[in-house]
Amino acid sequence: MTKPTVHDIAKEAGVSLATVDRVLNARAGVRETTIAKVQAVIHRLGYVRDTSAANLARQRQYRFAFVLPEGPSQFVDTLRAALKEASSPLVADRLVVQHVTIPTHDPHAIVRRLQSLNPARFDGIAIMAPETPQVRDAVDRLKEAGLAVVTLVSDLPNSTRDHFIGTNSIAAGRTAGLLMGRFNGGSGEILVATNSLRSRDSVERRLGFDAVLSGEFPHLRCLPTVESYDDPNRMVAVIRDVIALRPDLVGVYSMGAGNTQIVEALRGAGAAGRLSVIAHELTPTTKDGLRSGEIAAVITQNVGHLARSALRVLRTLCDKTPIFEAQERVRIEIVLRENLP
Amino acid sequence: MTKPTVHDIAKEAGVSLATVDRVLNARAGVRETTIAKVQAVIHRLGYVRDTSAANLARQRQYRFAFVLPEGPSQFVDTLRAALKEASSPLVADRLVVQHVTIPTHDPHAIVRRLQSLNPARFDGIAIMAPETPQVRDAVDRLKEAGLAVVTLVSDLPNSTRDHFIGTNSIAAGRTAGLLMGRFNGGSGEILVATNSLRSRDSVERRLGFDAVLSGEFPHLRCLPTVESYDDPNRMVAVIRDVIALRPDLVGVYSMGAGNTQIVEALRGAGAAGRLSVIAHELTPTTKDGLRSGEIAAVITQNVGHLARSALRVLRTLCDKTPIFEAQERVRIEIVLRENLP
DNA sequence: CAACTTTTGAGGTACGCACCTCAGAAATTG
DNA sequence: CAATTTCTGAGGTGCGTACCTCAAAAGTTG
Repeated sequence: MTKPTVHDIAKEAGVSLATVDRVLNARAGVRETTIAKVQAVIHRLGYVRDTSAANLARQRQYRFAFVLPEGPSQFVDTLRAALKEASSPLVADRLVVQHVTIPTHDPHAIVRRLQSLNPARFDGIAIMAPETPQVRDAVDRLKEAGLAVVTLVSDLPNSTRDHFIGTNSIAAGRTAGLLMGRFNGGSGEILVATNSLRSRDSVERRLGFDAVLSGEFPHLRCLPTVESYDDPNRMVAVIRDVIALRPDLVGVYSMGAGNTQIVEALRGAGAAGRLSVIAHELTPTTKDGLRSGEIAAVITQNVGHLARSALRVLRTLCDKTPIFEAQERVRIEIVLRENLP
Repeated sequence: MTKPTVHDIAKEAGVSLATVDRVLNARAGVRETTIAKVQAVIHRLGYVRDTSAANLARQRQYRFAFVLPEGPSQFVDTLRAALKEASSPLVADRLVVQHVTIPTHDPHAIVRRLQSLNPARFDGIAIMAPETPQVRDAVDRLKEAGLAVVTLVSDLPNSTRDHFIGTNSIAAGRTAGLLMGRFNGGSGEILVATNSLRSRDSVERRLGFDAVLSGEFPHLRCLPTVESYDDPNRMVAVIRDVIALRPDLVGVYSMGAGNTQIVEALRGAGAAGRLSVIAHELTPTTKDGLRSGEIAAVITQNVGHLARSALRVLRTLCDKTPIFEAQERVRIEIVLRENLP
């Protein structure tokens, strides 16, 4: 009992190869009754299209654009590397990928960059961009132009994007909160820091973090969020001050970028290792922090998985085949010193 | 600039298609100098074989056997389901998979079962089996017969298997130890339980757990390992006794199967939620335990990843192409209530 | 029933590669 | 130098599918 082919179906249904082909590819010119007949046979024989043969015959090319913020960001760098790796011709066939960088904080420039992409030259696009109405509209326009669109890492919830590949920020914040609570049995204060509260991710993480902490660990008090506005010096200075002025400080939750500065400031204040530091995203800095004990835990997502998932989803969207949801769900991972990958 | 094909290479190297084919597939009958010339062109043009076209032409079939212990085990059940899902024709082409079950604790029966497999009917085998000299030898014989062999979940370190797909048990134990230490700031006693210390995994987990606890958290004292020998009643009884007799108990580390009984016993003793319970493997029981707060953390590995990785590695072993190590490394995951997948 | 439209069939070519044969060229040997 | 042996080229077929054309069959309409 070998795998059925289109020939088997044609023979079995008593029609020609051409008709089977028309049914399979939903082309016009087949009577309803014949379609039903052919599909019955397809179902009965358990025929599944050989996608590699189909792609070969069709000379299929998947032309994708990856739109990522420009540096410097260790996280984006690792993500970019993962995307490059996952789209290398050695592991993925028939892929033509273009990498596009966008300015981090200028919505209009982002929109211009997106508009400069010729939709006819792409089949799909994966985009990581801050949520603004302008960006959302630009994404919607790409979708209207017929591209498959997935958002990466941070979502654009009210856009028409097909899929979001990333983790739930509220749940990530809740996870950080639960860890912080479990790590600190006694009472004390928690410093929460980020580079910017303008990003939806930071706001949501804080939301989740606070919800768990106030609900389950009332003995821990959260200080107002400290923002660095991407200014390294400011971050170092603020943290130094907080440590000096707050003797009850037992933990630090770093929600955004700038972990290098936070670790540096803690080290400078002699507080490294004494406080429970929880940060996001596995990068060279946070890995070092875990190894040295200066960071207690890192909440992260597997960038390799993120990259491969984006590619798989874009491909299946182009193929209009069903998405294997279980495989695409990106997990919120907790990394300690002992389970560093 | 399109993707180079064998034709391009033939033209560029000034040889015929047949010669290119001989070089590519390492067939005999080509002079060394010609081989070098062709390979230089291959390298220069950046040719990569179109594996799907190649497989199509070759009528390649990957015939794999998955050898797993027979039930009842929630973990093996979820793994089996993941394997089925990952090898469904919808997601993986040219795969013919046979599932084989082996008795859990009878090495000779396992060996008989392995010997009954006709090596000529398979290209590769993934096996999860307890480590004994007999099993190791049987695996070596399959390897000698020309099969690709990977061990799954628990390794057979001194066998000739090609690859191990799973996590490092010592590191998993260390991770559990670190979590247990961080979760318990004050002093107290830790109960360590497993169904059997005869399995290498349990021994290694205990090793890692103890190393971290004694090294970094000397205020926590580990009690001797409690073994249930797969007897549910025994487990319930022992735990009940320990809880009654040990008022200083602050944590429970469950290294093996039998989490259902452990949770049940804790609940019966009114200790559920008061103790830090750390268990292994995400199953219906441990998920419920996390949700209810009766289990504080679960150390696990992503069975979906495990399954897909096993398939990928077996395939690349058959193709004799390089393995993409980064993708195949199975991570030790930490799951709390808030990051349940 | 003729004139028409819609369906269907037969057949071809192509995709990129594997694998085969056979004849002839080139290199090696005696 | 001839006789061998070793390489190489030309050509073919097949894998399962896509997509095309043209003619013939079936169905519909007035």
